[in-house]
Amino acid sequence: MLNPTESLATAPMLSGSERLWATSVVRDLAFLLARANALSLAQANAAAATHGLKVRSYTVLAIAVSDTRPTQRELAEFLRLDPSQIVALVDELESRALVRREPDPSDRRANVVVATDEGRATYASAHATVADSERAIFAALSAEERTTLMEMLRRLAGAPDALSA
Amino acid sequence: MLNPTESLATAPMLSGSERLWATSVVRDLAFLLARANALSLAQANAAAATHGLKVRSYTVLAIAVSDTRPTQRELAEFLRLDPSQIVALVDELESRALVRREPDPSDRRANVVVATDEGRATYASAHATVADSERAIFAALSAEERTTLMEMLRRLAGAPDALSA
DNA sequence: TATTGTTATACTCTATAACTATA
DNA sequence: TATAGTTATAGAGTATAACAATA
Repeated sequence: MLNPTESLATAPMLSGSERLWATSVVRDLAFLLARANALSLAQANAAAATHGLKVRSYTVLAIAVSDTRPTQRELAEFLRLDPSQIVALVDELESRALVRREPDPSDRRANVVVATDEGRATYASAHATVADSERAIFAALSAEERTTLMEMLRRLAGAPDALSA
Repeated sequence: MLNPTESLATAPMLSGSERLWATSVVRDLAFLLARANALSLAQANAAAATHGLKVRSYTVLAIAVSDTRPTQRELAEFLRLDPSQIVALVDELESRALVRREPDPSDRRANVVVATDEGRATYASAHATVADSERAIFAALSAEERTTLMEMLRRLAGAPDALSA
């Protein structure tokens, strides 16, 4: 009845379960990563929902807006989703006229996903909302710490070596 | 057909999707957090599966082993799961005689979850496997960086202030 | 009247296989 | 023969509501 998506900031300082922080799991990086991610994800989903999006569709839209003209296969590989899930995501965005499928000139089997003008507009406002809501969560860290965290996560996430600011 | 759980280390340096790292999403802390977590989770699940566990059940078992004698309600609160999900997790662990439900003396409505001897043994070997597999993932960071990361994640995960080593 | 554990149910997400059209 | 996109389906995970026993 109170689930991950709900009442995060509103929680009144969780009663008796707080003592479980004395447990060994909380010294486990994977556990903390999962927990931090759950909080961040819930926040991001709530923010994206304001614009009729979920993090998944928001992310696909963000990539479409970037003008990298990814094929669905590339999206699947990059987001580590099955190609069939990309179909559903692109279907949904396309039905709302936020993206278009264009035939890849160099391979007639492949579709390239591009944002429409409306998609760009939606992304712009969604991005503002999402970024804003994340600031609230990552405010637990200083600007310098956030930079350090990003650099570490990039390595854990398997990003290629170039740093990018 | 290639999904998160599969072929992580085995992946042959992902072909054309690598260029999508030039996209703006990869400068998004939440995105990187989600991606790092997906990798870590897949690894941990694979390791736990060796002992017939998933991260969820492994975590519950870890807490049971800690002798903090949590009620199911406390587990639900701490793990941010619905109480009904805890029922299923404890049912499964109890059917395998890894944990026991004991009546809480101070509240006859509540059950307290405790590990059996077999549960302790299973946890010990599962913990070794899981910790080992995680070392592989977090090897991308130095020991010092791992400490820094843990401290940051603890704050993001909403841990109480005391540091704990 | 509120809370703990439980059951039931609907819904979303994830995983897998098979088909088509191109290469 | 292999690959891109698609469809279908089954299973796991998540969300919600209601009930019995106890507070």
